[in-house]
Amino acid sequence: MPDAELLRQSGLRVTPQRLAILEEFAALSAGTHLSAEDLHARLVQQRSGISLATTYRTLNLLVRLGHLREHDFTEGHRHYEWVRHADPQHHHIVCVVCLRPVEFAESAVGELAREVAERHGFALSAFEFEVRGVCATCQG
Amino acid sequence: MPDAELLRQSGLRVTPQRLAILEEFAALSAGTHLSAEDLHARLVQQRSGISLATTYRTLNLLVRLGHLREHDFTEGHRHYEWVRHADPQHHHIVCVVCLRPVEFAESAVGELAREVAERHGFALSAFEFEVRGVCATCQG
DNA sequence: ATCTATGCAAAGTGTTTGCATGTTA
DNA sequence: TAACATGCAAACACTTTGCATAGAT
Repeated sequence: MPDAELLRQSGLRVTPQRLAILEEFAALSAGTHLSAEDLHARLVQQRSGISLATTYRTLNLLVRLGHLREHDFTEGHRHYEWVRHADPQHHHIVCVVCLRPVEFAESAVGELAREVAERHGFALSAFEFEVRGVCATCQG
Repeated sequence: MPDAELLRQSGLRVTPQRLAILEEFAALSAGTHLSAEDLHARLVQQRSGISLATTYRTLNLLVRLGHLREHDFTEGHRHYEWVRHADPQHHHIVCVVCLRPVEFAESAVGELAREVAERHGFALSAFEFEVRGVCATCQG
């Protein structure tokens, strides 16, 4: 779906700032995480005029619309990742030393989530599995 | 282990503020989550003179020492939970409407974490499984 | 023409820190 | 008494918001 179409379908107006953000995420390799500041810096670098406030507002919109997944690795700021509905959901193993997140797929996690939600009478809307440890490099 | 002992073993000085915090967590039922503000309010209510700054400092110390687990439910503030090493680790299913966290045990999660860490050459230090959805009450 | 989005700067949150003072070992 | 912990207030980082202006439909 073209970016403009995605916006219209959600009842949002098509603006250069929003298009720039969508393009930026589309250009990223799957599963890349970006903070609001990261994203803003990239956009400015590419001469897309956009304020930090609009960056935040748009990120929040896209999260509510389900196009972005919000992560919190407890580093003091949130990370955003584009949701590719076709892809299987992946999870993260984060190095506690270098803070680099490595992603992995594990379908068992999804099954577990569905089971648990059902058992507690919840209507499942999201789940996340996060592992922390010291990566091979940092163990050196 | 008595609270004072726990502090000494970690090379920390025994102060009334730290003891008050340890007692507070000991009094909580297993798996209760507290924010720094929550904890501070409780202590003040019980006439334990303590500042918010010291509350934060002590929470951070206890996290580093592995006595507290830090959670981030993306509500804008962190939650802390006392680690009872004897208990099996539990996880959370959080209602996206009322934000109430319900905990559950699921040993399969721990096995999965160990597998994943090994597969990626990580030395496992922690893991967390979080499920979000709408609870039975809020579905009403 | 109307309604929405943007930019700016200011306000908000939760959390951390510098420094003088009080406390522990 | 030497090292460490505390309180206070100021500083912080990230995020949100009010309002006037610019832009989309």
